[in-house]
Amino acid sequence: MTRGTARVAEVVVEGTALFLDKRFDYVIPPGVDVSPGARVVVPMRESVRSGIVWAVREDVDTRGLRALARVIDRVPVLTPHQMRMAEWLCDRYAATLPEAVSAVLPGAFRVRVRKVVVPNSEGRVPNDVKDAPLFAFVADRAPEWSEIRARSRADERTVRIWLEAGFVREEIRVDEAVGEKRRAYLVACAEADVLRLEAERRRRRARRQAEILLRLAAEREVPWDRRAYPPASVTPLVEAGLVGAVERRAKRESAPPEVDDWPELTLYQSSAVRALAEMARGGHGVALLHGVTGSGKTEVYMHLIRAAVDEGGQALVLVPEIALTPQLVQRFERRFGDQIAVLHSGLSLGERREEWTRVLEGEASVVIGARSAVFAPMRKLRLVVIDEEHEPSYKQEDAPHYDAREVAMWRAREAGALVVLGSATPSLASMFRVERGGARLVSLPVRANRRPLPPVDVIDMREELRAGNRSIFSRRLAAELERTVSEGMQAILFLNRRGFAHAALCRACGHSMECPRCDIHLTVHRRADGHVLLCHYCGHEEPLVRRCPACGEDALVPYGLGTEQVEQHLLRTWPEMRVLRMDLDTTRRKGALESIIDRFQRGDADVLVGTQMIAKGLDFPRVRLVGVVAADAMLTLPDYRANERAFQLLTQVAGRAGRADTDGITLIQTYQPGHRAIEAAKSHDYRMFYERERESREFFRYPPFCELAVFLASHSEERLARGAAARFERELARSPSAASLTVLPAGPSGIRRIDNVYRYQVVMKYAAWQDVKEDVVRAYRLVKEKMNRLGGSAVLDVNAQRIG
DNA sequence: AGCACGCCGACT
DNA sequence: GTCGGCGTGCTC
Repeated sequence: MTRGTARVAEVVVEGTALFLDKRFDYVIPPGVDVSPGARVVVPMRESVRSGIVWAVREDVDTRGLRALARVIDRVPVLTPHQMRMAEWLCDRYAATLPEAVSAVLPGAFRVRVRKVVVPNSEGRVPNDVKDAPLFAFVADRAPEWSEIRARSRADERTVRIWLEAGFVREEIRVDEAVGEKRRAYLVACAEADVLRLEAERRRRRARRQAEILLRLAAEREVPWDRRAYPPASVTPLVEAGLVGAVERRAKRESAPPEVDDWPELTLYQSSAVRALAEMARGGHGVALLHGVTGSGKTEVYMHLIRAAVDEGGQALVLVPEIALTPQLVQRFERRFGDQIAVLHSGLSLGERREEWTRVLEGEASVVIGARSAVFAPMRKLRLVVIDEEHEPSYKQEDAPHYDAREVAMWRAREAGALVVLGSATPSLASMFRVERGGARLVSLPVRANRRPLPPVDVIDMREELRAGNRSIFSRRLAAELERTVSEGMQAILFLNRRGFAHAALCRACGHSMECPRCDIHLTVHRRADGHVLLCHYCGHEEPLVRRCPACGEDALVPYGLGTEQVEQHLLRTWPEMRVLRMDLDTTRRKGALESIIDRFQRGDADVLVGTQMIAKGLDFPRVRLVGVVAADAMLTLPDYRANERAFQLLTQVAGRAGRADTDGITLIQTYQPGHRAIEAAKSHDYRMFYERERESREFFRYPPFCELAVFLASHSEERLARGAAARFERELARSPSAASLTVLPAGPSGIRRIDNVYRYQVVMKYAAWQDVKEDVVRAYRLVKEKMNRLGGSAVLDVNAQRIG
């Protein structure tokens, strides 16, 4: 080190406040070793916070800088690549750096730091008797200053005097969210034949020792189970220099799983693999794998992954919601064994940290996970697969509002990796990318079982009514259900609405029961002791009574179908039918989802009733019939993507039928049989749907013909929320970017009030975020800061996937 | 976020 | 005169 210079750490300090969105400089005390990506503790005003060292530099002038309080990691927890990814998130999604870090680094690495007061070790005790209870409080609680102040201002003053006098001192406490799991291992310290020789010598005198030596000769390293190998047997071996005992991070020890065969690919699959592998060899690229439902996209992914891993690379597989696809994960595990790391929200913090560390240290070469797995710390990324790329769950709805598809493409470009977007119903955005030359289209036009896609018949429910059928099942659906079950096959009934009924309506005056805290009607749910009204937004619950609060008539009735009611109608019409229901309410409990899937797969039920979660890549070979009970529920969503979403759901749901060696059939019940999404799903005509939807998006100027951003201000006082949105709108109007921006008038969000908080929004359309971001972000920060002071909040969703 | 500073109204 | 309201600025 040059005389007069000091090492300075630029630290990103943890916290959500806007002022933290910069790097704070701290002097690195002499002799302390710390590198970028490591977690540290820093002083901030009177308190301490955790942070990440972003850079280290030499500086001559360190006046006014405070010193790092503590270094948590000797080895950084973030790779340089991940740090650049965080910086990119800030640029792309108007996130603050601490927000971006909290997305990139899993919660399992978060620490809680605090400054506490403890008695000084010298044991001097203040001799004022009336302060004894306070001193005892400090001694056994090791309180933070805020806790002392909570007792009284006087107590705080007293303790400050004690601090001056040396009776107490301050101490920094660092609590890891979860500790690293460590365990002891025995390792061989000599060649195998030496060990075997030594084992032979001890065979008589020390059988245990011989046993250990032989095992280590074969395996080189074993977890030290102290019951099987007591220290009395191990110590002599260690002293003889034959064996080492080490303690380090626990390796996952699962029995090598049963390994599946690699089935022969179909013609289409192998030509897709060839084309994609060819692309992969060329470095970075984007491919859209459009494969009809049941065409065996997963098999294609697995071949590409094997190729990437064989060449020493790593592969990342993103799935929409991993909890919903246990089948897929199992398939990957059976094919790739313990090369796989699985990342999802169902893991405990400890498990999550362990999987993450396995990736960081290069122990796992295949990562499979949901949205947040896109940040996994891979250093040799060669391939990214985004399965069901059309799914909205790839977009994170809260800050930092990232889209895992975009992050994946950024990463892949940096790493020179191939991105494969896979879907039976590609998003408009992805197909448009192909059209513009930004991605290459690879198709799997037929099913892997070589059978045709199941015929889709549309049933006009208006005619059912005219024919006098008032049941929720059309005559055709009822007949097909009976036939399917009597032939020992299975059926899936799909309805995109959970609960018993959509709403409670008064038949006398038309009043609909509303949530007292939200601007939304209440949903009817069944309980053991009757019906209740439930708010899906704030959780408010009240009993459903007959009397209408508006007109006083006894005329309140459940209105509009929900999955619970479908289940009930099935059981009333066919009491012997075995029915399972799969929706948010039946799968909330841990393990419930897997159990339902297992039972249906085993044939423990004839019919599975469910919401959209049954449409996500599940594979039930014995399903012959798929019935969409009421397609109308999804055709009327107030969103520009409603058509796209409806087409995708219908196609995906229809794709659950006839996946093995049986024919399948899909029936769609609707009051709007001519709807574009229904017609396209009926004819399995993605192309037609794409062309028509593309045309209307272009006409109304919606994505992919522009990008959307949504500013949302929330406050419990309506005029403040409204005012903030209006202010934001005004700021944009007089900004230099005004010409590049189309700003829709500020107004209430789709649901104006949730849990007594009012929400007002401003929707923006623009061609390129780069051109407008400076002014949009400036206006956003200005209003957000004001809003935070007033006790409200403001968020900006860049590249918003929904308005509302 | 939390806290200090500073500049105007209703009180001893 | 002053106690305290909350607008504004600052945190390495």
